[in-house]
Amino acid sequence: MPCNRLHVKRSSEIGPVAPYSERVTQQRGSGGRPTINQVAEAAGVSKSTVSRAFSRPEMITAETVAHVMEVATRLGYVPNHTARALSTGRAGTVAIVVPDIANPFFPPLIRGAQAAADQAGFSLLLGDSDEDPTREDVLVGKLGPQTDGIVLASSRMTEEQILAHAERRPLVLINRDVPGLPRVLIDTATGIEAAVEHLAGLGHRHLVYVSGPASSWSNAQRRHAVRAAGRRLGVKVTAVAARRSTYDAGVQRTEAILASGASAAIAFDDLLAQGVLAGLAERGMRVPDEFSVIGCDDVLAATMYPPLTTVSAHGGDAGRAAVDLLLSSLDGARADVRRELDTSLVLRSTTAPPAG
Amino acid sequence: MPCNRLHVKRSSEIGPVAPYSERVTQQRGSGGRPTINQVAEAAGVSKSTVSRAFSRPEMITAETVAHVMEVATRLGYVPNHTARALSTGRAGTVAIVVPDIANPFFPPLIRGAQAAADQAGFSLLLGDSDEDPTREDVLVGKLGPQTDGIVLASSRMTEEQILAHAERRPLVLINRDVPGLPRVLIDTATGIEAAVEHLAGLGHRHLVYVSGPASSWSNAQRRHAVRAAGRRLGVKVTAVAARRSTYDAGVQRTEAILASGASAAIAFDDLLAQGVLAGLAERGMRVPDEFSVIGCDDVLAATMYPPLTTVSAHGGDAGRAAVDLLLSSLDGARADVRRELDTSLVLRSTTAPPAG
DNA sequence: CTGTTAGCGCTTTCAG
DNA sequence: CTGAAAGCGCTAACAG
Repeated sequence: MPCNRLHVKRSSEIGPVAPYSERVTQQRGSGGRPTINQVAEAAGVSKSTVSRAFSRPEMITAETVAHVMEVATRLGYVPNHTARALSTGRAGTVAIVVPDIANPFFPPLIRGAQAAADQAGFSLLLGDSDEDPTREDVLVGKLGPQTDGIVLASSRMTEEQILAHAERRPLVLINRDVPGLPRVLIDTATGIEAAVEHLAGLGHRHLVYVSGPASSWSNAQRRHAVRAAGRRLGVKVTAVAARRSTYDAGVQRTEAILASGASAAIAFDDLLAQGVLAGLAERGMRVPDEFSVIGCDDVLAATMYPPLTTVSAHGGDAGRAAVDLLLSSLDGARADVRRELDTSLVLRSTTAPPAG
Repeated sequence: MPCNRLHVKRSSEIGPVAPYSERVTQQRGSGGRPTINQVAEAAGVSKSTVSRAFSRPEMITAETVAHVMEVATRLGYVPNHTARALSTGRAGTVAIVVPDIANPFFPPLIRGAQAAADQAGFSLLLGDSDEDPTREDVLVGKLGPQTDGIVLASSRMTEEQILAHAERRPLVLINRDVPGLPRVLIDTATGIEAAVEHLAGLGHRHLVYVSGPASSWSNAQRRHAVRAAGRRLGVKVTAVAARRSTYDAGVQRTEAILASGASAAIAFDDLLAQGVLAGLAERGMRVPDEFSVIGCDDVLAATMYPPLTTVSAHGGDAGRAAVDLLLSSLDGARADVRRELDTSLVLRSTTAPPAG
């Protein structure tokens, strides 16, 4: 049934073209792409109908939708994101800002965030604060207004600064525990406990925790977890401080680690663990036969030799969870959600029973 | 001289407020932020003046600018990015899409791109194609319309697909050599040559090139460079193919590498090199005393033990260069720029004269 | 130098 | 179910 119930306007079919082409409507920034108006005219319907065909097809006849779509694709029409954003007040983007993209902890996280955003039809803006609280503040201030929400991963800002931004935009934190704000925390405690238990089970009675940046929330959490588990299992734990989380810092602290008399070490993160491994090797200590090492985050672990036993953080899950949380709270009020993600110990080749 | 030459409108100062507050203009999506109108009214100037104070201050009196700014900050006004974008036709963002953020080659590159964009007042949209040409195509199609331009890093799309997108938006390629399109190529050839020279200088007469993905442009370039340099320097080169660029692939191909009889290896990239190192260690071969290994890209190198001698790609520079190129070509025509970035050999600890 | 007046392209009441 | 009209917040001629 060839039912063409669409009334077609033929107004511009005959008249002279010259007079109109004279004032070739400036075309300011339209990028040459066809607009909703052109589709409407070509399809013989109104703007509204075309708009609805794209945004709420259920509101109009299936036939109409089909026809509009047909014309639209023929013309190569694609809804203008910006115009839609201005009209609806929704940017269709979320931003994620991290202290340092090059830090291997973040890429998987960003990847998860991007996947979650993409899946929900959102785009992902990326910001790198370069570990600088001030830059981060500025960056968030700049990104905020052009997004529907922001996720701050391992923010270096003060709680005040964070709260100020949360006032303006939906905001979710990753690895930063600010009460009142939605946050996803990677609970390394569970994995750390498993690590200590693993070591204790192997027979170790004394281990050292190689701590990371003093100002790091994660570091505090991990140190505490090691201590608690050690106490519970009757394993002595000594702390050796490595200010920065770098390979070199790990190498340098090896001396102190060995001096403690412990037979195993749990490092703040994989980078540090790798440094410790190198430091140990330099001194001719064989791992894991003479000394055991466990890392944290599982970012380097799989590509090292020997493969590092470590606590896996599932960064991708965190990124995904954060974006999902953000998206779900877009129209709702600021929820005080505190989502903890478990971690697990991944056994590889750097642990064994203590020597002797 | 207290010259207040600003004529202030006092119209709304006395009249009753109730009747107006009744129709609290829907506020659709304004996010509650003050608009240019409110600033204009509060400052006793017109919209245009406020607009100019922000976009082209040089067009108006310094005094006026100061006054507008004062009022604006007092009201907490921030120009609406979206509205500006719609009006000017410039999104103020550029996108970068990579095959896999988690691949350590890309983070530095993204970092450079983000820095360059940020510096120019642009924001960076990030896309991850997950190594899938189809996803990449869709992603670019989605990101394109909401950006002023796109940089495609190590694109997996066909030349046709790339060209199609380049038709719609300014586009610059990284590590993909499509004539007619602006592109920045990391010329690993220079670094590779230096590597072969280094090895030859050390006394090696036979080396193997551990090749990466067959479809990779970079792989072809590197293999060719090794061959050419070898020929020039009288060094025999054997190729051993590792299909994928992974640690495991490197481990697995060690057998073949050793079987070739060579005394050194240059791997397609660091990941592969690391695998080779591990494979060598498994077989009790000491590096660099018994066998030399050189990687490529310098992404893992600094955090490995032993520290890997490698060809540094300067990914950050590439990202930055690509964005700069993109930004500079925003209003100009599509330029056929082909920018090659040199690489250099970074000497660390995995090379030495051949044994015996 | 500043104000007026039109839009940018789309969504959304409000009528029919 | 569809159309007409009124904006979203800002910029850009065009006058003054």
